[in-house]
Amino acid sequence: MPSTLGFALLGLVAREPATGYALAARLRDPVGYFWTARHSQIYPELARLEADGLVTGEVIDGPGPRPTRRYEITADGSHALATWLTSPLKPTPQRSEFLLRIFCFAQIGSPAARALVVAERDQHAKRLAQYEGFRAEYADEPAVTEPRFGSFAALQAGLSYERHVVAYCDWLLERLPAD
Amino acid sequence: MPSTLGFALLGLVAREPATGYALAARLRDPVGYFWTARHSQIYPELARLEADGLVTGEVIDGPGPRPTRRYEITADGSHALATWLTSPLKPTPQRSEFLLRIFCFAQIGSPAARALVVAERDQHAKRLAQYEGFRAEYADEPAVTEPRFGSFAALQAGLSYERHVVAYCDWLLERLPAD
DNA sequence: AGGGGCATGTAAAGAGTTACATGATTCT
DNA sequence: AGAATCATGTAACTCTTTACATGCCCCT
Repeated sequence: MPSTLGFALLGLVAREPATGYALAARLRDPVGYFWTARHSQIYPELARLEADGLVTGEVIDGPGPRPTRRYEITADGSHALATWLTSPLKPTPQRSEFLLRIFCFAQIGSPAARALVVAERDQHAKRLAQYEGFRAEYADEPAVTEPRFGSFAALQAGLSYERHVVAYCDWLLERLPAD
Repeated sequence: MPSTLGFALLGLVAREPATGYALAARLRDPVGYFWTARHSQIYPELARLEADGLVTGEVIDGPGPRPTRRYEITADGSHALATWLTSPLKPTPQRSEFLLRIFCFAQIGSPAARALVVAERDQHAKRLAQYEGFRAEYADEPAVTEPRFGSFAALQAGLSYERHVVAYCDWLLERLPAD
């Protein structure tokens, strides 16, 4: 059985055929999506998926200097994806180095803590603005029946998450004495 | 330099000396805290911290059947922790298998998707209730100057996060047709 | 008598990051 | 001329999970 990354790739390839490079670009940072991976992890995983018959690779000419491989999902791949999607889900462990540091607040000292929180807030505010830009591209909310609904729902999760982080940073900043 | 887990342990031991077992219990699930690890990762890491002179271990009698080691932070450890706390923070990659599945919504089918979302909501509602219980233990909000502020602030993050997830699941459920 | 908590470790496998390696095309 | 993008791979290392291993004490 493929790893979670394998299913992430399968899910992307199920929407439309893609090259390893395109998938790597998609998973480079978590923009509008909730899994990240580097190309060094992706290429071997695609090879494994192909060896398992879940995708087929076909060499095509690309815009780049060398031929590239476009992967398509197979019937077996669709089936494996569907099975995984309805299998029991165990919670993904949530780790946050930021909150680890907040937890150690007593050891930091207020000015440094403020800097930490401001930096975190900036980063998430930037991400939020980016998501809001994506949201603006939807003229109206896609219905559940449309294929775009999945992307839209994931985007909504991103918006909600970033808003929560920014609001939490503001909550902290209200309590931290200004310099 | 210790790993992030090393600093997490250092941060806990800085508050009060603890045994490996107690630290493992604390990091077993992310309740009120934002890093998890198993005992198989913790014991070797504690040994490394001791070898680096960041903690000292002392054999004591415990409630258990065999003697246990209580670790205390050293001056070097405090210094290493303080340095880490103010070092530049890079974003922890956020991964969520749940959102990965939501993203693949078109491949699931509504009844299965509903089940998935309901299960996720239940889990997070349960966690939220637990956090609200912890929150109720604080008679009033600790001031920034109090040592408890770090724990309280981390708990606040947990409350905010779980509320966001539950609200997001409700947002989804409003859109998913009932069976 | 059996199950759960106390208590600490090692081993092996899997997942993820960083670095090494190559080289053409396109834009500024 | 130099930088960015296209394009794919391997190698080494670190981090995390799962499984193996042991054994006493307390509660029901």
